[in-house]
Formats: sequence, C-alpha cells, structure tokens
Amino acid sequence: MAATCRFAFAVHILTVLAYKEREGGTSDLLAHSLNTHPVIVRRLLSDLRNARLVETQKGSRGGSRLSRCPREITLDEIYRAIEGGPMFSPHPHRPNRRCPVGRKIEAVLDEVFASAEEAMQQALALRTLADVLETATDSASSGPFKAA
Amino acid sequence: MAATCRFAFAVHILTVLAYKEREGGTSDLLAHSLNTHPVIVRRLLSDLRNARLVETQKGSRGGSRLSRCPREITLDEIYRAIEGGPMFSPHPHRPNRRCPVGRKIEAVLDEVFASAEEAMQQALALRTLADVLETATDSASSGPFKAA
DNA sequence: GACATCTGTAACCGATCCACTTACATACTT
DNA sequence: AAGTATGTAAGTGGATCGGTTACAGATGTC
Repeated sequence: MAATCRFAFAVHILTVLAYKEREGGTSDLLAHSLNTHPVIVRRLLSDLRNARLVETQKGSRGGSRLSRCPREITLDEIYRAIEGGPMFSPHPHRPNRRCPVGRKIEAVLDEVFASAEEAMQQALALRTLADVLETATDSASSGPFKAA
Repeated sequence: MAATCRFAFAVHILTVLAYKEREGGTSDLLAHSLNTHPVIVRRLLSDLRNARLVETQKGSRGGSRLSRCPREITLDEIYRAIEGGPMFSPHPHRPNRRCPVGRKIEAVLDEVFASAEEAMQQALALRTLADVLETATDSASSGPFKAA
C-alpha cells in the first residue's frame, strides 16, 4: 500500500515545533531537520495552518509555531489535516451490473473501508504530539539543537 | 493517501468465487465482473494462491475456486495476501541526526504506524468473505449470473 | 495425437503521482 | 530601504499502476 511520506513529515515538523515551543522555527530550519527542501515544508505547513494546528508569521524573524499545547494535539488530527483522500482506493470503474456480485459490491466495500479507516484513526487518536516528543527525546538526548 | 485498488479487486474476485462455490470461475469470467483485463485478475489470483486462499487449475475447463469456506476467510487475510508494504510511508531519507528530534523520530513513528496498521487489520478481521457475499447479494438479487 | 481452452509471466504503454527544485511576488521586521 | 522569510506556481525525474499485447506451457476433449 505504502503511499506518501507526508504524514511522517507532518508529525516530524510538529514535533520539532513542539520542541521549540514559543520560539518556533522557519521552514529552512525544519527542512534541515527533515533533510528536505524548504518548499516541501511550506506546503505541509500550509495544510497544517488550514487545520489550525500552526500559526505562521511572514517576513524577517518570521516562522511557524504550534497554535495549541502539544498535549492537546492528537495524531489523528494531523492525519486528517494532511491526508486528503480515503486510505483504500475503490474500483477504478464500475463493476459489471449484470453480475449479482458486481451489482452491490461497491457499497459493501465502501462500508468496510470506512470502518477500517475509522479504526486506524482511533488508534492514532490515542497519541498526542507531547507523547511523540517525549518518546523521541527521552534520555540521552540533552544536547542543544543544532540545525545542519 | 489512497493507494491501489488491488484490495478492492481481490475482495471482489473472492466474493464472486464464493458465489460460484465448487464451480469456480476463469480469469475471463472474473475480469468481466470487474470490468477489467484478465491479466489483472491473474496477477491478483497469483498472490491469492500464494496465500493459500484459492486453488487454480490450468488448461481446458480450468479456473480458480476458493480453497476454504467463505465463512473462514477474513478480510485481513486478504489484505495481507495482496498488500506488500506498510500502509504509511516512512521518511524517504534519514532525518538530520544533529537535531534532537530527527535523531529518534523514525523509531517513534515506526511504532505509531505499526499500531495504527494493526488496529486497521483488526477491524478487517471482524468481517468474513461470507459476510461480504451475504451483504452484497441480499434481497432483490436472485437473477442468475450473466457475465458480460 | 491434434485441437481448443485456460493459465502464468514478461514486456511495454500511458497516465498519474510524488518529492524535489527553481523562480518569483509578497509581506514583515529592523 | 534592506534583509529575511513566506506562499505558490511551474517544471523535472523517477516510480508506480492499471491496462494491454504476446507467447509459452498445461490440461481436458475430440
């Protein structure tokens, strides 16, 4: 299945912003942590901003920061903020209506897929951004942040 | 996220085979129900055969049939039979190790992704192929099968 | 044994998607 | 005004996917 890395990137970005707290960070700094291009970061930040997860300021001394406490941000929110379509692709074209199975299979699968995706999001809802930050930075990681 | 329609196709194929019971069906017949090309069907049948979900016979009067009772086939089995990689893509390249978040974020996300996928598969495990067949063919669908 | 049928697989095509990159206009601080 | 940072459009190269063609091999029927 394996689709895009947008979700991994988004969680990573928000975790860094959680780490930086009020200070926030520029798309350049975040891109250095991700080892990618600043535009990739800005596109993701655009989605995260639409979902009211971050606030960003333009111009000199600008950048982005979390608009909420990391303890109150669950991973399913992040998922919904950046993943557009459904997890499973349906039939690319209509099945044969003259087949008794093909006639109704799409509706059945829609329901099955929806319940599977619901279960997945509920699992994500159990984790907050604060959990991720804690786990990612616990023990032996007391050094100061150094981008590149 | 939306990836491939392979899972939808696979469930559809197996549902038709469940409908046809001992009779089974050729890749041509299945392709007609899916409105796709027989080779697409055969490629999927190949995966389903490796997972011991179907048996197929070559040559004249050949075709595929379920190797188990539909009541004993759960959708998560089908999912694992045909979906290779993980549901979520990880970072395409290593994050910056000099960033305290980038250093360990991959391990954290691996665990989060695994638990989300596990939850999804558990939801799929609640449905059997027999359930799908019943729901897809209940009421008003008593007509005989007519391919094409 | 010859023939028709059906499978398995390789190879190719066109479309799509994605991460990445370049480029540039805009906005904000100092 | 200068410098810094964002937002977004547009283009690129690679990968993936559904679909298609082609063909060799297996199997039942005549």
